[in-house]
Amino acid sequence: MSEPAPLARTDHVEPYLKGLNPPQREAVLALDGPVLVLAGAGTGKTRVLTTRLAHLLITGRARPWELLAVTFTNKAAREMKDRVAALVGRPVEGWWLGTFHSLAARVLRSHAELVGLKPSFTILDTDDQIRLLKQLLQSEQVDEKRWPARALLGVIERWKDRGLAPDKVTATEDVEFAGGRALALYREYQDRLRTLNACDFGDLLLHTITIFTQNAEILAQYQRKFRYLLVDEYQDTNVAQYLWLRLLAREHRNICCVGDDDQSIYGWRGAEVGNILRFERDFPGAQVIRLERNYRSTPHILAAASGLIAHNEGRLGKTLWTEESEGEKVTLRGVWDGEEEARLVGDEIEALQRKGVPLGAIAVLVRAGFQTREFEERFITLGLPYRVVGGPRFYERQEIRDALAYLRVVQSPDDDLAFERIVNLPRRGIGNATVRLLHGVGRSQGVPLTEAARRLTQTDELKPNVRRALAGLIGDFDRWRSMSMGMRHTELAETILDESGYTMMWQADRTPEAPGRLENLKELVNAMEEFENLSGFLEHVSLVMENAEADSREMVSLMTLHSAKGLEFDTVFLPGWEQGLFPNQRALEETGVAGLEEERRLAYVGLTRAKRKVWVTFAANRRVHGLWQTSVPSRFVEELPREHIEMASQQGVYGSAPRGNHWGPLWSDTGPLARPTRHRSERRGPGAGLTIEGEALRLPDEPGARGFAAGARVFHQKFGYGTVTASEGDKLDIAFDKAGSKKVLAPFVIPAERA
DNA sequence: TGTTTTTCCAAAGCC
DNA sequence: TGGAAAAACA
Repeated sequence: MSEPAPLARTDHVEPYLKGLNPPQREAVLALDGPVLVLAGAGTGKTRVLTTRLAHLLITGRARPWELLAVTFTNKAAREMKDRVAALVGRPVEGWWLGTFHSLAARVLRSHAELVGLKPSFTILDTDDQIRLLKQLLQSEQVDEKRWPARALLGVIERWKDRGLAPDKVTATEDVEFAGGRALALYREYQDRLRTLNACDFGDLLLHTITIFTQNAEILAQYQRKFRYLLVDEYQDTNVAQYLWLRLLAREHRNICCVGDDDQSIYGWRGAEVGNILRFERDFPGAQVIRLERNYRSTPHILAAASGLIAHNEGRLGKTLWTEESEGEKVTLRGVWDGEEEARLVGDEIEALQRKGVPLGAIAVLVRAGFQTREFEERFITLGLPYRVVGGPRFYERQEIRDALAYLRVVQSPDDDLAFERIVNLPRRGIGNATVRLLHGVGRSQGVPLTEAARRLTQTDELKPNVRRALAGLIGDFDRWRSMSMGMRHTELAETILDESGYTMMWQADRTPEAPGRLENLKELVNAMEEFENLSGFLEHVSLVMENAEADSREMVSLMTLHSAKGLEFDTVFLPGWEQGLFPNQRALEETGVAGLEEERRLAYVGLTRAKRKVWVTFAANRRVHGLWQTSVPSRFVEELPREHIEMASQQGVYGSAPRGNHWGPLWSDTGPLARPTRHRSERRGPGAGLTIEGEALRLPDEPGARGFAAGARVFHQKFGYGTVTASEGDKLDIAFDKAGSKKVLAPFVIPAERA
């Protein structure tokens, strides 16, 4: 063997196919006709997707512009882009890879006039939508108390999710709202959007579908173009997305959808599990390839997850397996209340930390956002670094949206929603009454608000002060607009923020958030650097609302189960497995069995995030909306197969040790549970006054802490330990070890030695 | 218009 | 309980 001929092509498997297992390879190579890849959790889905794309390009089966690859998030799109580039050896140019919405926006920009929009249309976000709907409800005299704008938005979005333009909504799809006026309001909303030359996210898809169905030649052009379609997370598609794909795939029929019906957790926002369940019927002759070999978790974790999800009826069915050797069982633990749960999790994390496990490999996954609070408090106390994933995103922050509104008005003077947002921000004395007047003039003369304002300032209708303020603002906008020609857009932004007084407004603000907001404004200008011009930047903002990921290596991750999808961690804590909380009461009430199954899939997603160890906990008592209630372990607890579970309930919490598969007398499984018993808080929680076996009760109320002198060490529930630097009466200035300096009232701290 | 008080409400959150 | 929004007040 003098020449192993590493470069020989013949009978040689392409290097990028080498590490794939047989079904994975099959999924990469099945290029012709419809293919459904059922990819279980941790089975190498992304690898298959990216390899398939690379394969198409490397073999020359497709040229980049013949590829359409759709994801749900920008993050997924970016990851796919990077990984394919790595496989191909260079960045790929000219293909259509992106989110449903960004791709649809691209189509819509080219043909906007066919649905009555100008190509420069703006894309509204939720804030704008709500503002618009509120105006609508007001002018239609609908009682906003009984019929909030938010609810109407929900109705409209569900219609759009199902691909229903106003003229397609039939009586059976109508919804009880404001005495049967939902559809009329929907129509009116669409009219106003058109007047504003705007559309919402749902419209991006809906309008393109309209364009495709009404213009055969345009559709045909795209159909011919896209020879290969690839769809990620197919189980999350809604009807509109499905229709959109089906239209585009009709010519070549080379559509490959990847997904996992067991991880469909977005039904509440219009996702249709039915799409994936129906795939073989929708695309006759489809191949179905199952990826079942799991590379992530230990057998116990997989078995626990599989046993749980087996309780669902509506699923295609997969059996995950692994070659991993035995690991630890899933630990199940019942505790007295939420506080103890947080303490337990905190202690276990510290134990892991001592063993050298990096904090970034640990996550606490909760059902609902508010549940993070208790853990945050505990982690602060312990000085445990953590991050909450999925907080308000950068472009959703108030100050950013305000700044963007200024830019939007400069860019397009007829952006009424943006103008309204900042017309009195900072305060200029242009109040509600004036804005209403502007609307009146605008409506009656058929002009946008800025023009209405201009005309109004030329009359005597306004009080001199208001008139001056409004004229000043209009003049400012005119000036900024003319400057925008000869100036870099970043510089323009700085000028606007400065001259409008917006920056000064936050500089004058003494609240603790103000400095952060000023920072964010600077960051916004930085972010603009990357773009050619203002309109390019604004388009990016409306489609890519996301947060810069903070470096997570040294922090515990705290997030909802929803935001954990697609991630993995060594150790996962799943707290709050109680009836009503998880499965969530409202999910059960609103959608019954379907809701329960979706909750169960959520539990499944949670379990399968873990590589090595899962802790499931539930509390016997929990404070919900300020009231203590006793709670019952989640039915999912009982659905975990016993042989893969290690029960470590505390004595006394649920009577004696569990007998059979029950955790004591509180257990009940009569479907959606009756509301848990509520009892008024007795200051200190449910245990006050009782002695609970094995559980040391908290100290009775601290006596009002009088006289903390400077230098005293104190402890605060939220901020942890600190040293008093000054005191005046019961107002203390405290330098906290972790949380910085704060002003705190004495009753909120206790001497450190008693904590 | 700006500030204080009252009231209301409570799931998940992609683009 | 606690935060946001609306209503009442100055």
